[in-house]
Amino acid sequence: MKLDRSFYERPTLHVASDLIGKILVRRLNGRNLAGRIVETEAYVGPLDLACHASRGKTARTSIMFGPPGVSYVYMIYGVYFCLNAVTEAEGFPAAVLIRAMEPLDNIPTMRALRENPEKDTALASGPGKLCRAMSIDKNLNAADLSGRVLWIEDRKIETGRIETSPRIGVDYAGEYKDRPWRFFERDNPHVSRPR
DNA sequence: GCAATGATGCACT
DNA sequence: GTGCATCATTGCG
Repeated sequence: MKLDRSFYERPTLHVASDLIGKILVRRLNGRNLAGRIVETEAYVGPLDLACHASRGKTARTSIMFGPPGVSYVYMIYGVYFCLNAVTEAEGFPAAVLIRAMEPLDNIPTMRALRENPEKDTALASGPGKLCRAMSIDKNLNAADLSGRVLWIEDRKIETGRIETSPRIGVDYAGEYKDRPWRFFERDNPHVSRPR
């Protein structure tokens, strides 16, 4: 069943941890591309210097100030997109970055979107790769995560042990750079490699 | 193997 | 004009 707004309207660290093992689904051309989320990162409000919203409300970050259960998609390095789920009560700007996924349904379509990498563990083992495999771009910014195009559901699949680590690529975030706000399933080969 | 690097759009200063 | 919540490729040896 689809997760609804109440799932996201909670402390961001809880949402980030609880998203591990949930199923991300993208409806594309009459097919459902789906995968099991195995890695996330929490970006927690105005004080977290790694959170885009810590610089205030702008055109890009305004979505994080809105209601939870909505997507926040942005372009990075001019090449890739990153998918987030907006969390917490309206007015508190926070989100969870979906960093990696274990492909489940319609894998051949995802392989084609990724231009046929050698190994399935390379299909969605990173935020940019995941968006490419799921055909997620700027058009899906501000999408309702309980909607008909993009959603996250619970299939009651057993989840492995969850580990934490500092977030990746946020060395600029001062005292916040070492917060253990990255969550991933232990021993899962679809987790992104540390850079 | 691994470190270094280029690609490249765009939000924000 | 600057710098990025990345990734694939190069070039070393």
